[in-house]
Amino acid sequence: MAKAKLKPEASDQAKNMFDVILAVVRRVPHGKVSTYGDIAYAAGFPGSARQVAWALNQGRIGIPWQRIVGAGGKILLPAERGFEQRMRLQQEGVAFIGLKVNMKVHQAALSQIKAHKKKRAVR
DNA sequence: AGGGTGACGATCA
DNA sequence: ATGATCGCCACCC
Repeated sequence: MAKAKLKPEASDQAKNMFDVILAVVRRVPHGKVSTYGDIAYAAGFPGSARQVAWALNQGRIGIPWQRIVGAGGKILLPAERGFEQRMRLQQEGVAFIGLKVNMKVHQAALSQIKAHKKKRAVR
């Protein structure tokens, strides 16, 4: 499939979604992972897990796409890509249990990836 | 305008 | 645990 290149003419709505999603993905720390559903939720689009996958496909350059796995910690990328994802994660120190990531230890907390909530100034 | 697709996810048999 | 179904939503033809 190799297709799709987000056209710049995309609707503002979608453009914003794409942008916010990638911003959240970027917040997932090294050695941690998150799920499509959690990213969607944290980005403000609960239920739109598919759009997260879509966004990752468009912008996988520059973002830690490998840190996003399916619910339960299962890698959903097909064949080779899935293999690469697993390899990259293990390289970051992420442990697997069978075919899934050990979410107990590596799942990033929602509060950590959610957009900044201006919690009182750091001061 | 209509229908199919997809790196999803929850539910049910 | 495995497989089918449905809901979700942006994209593409």
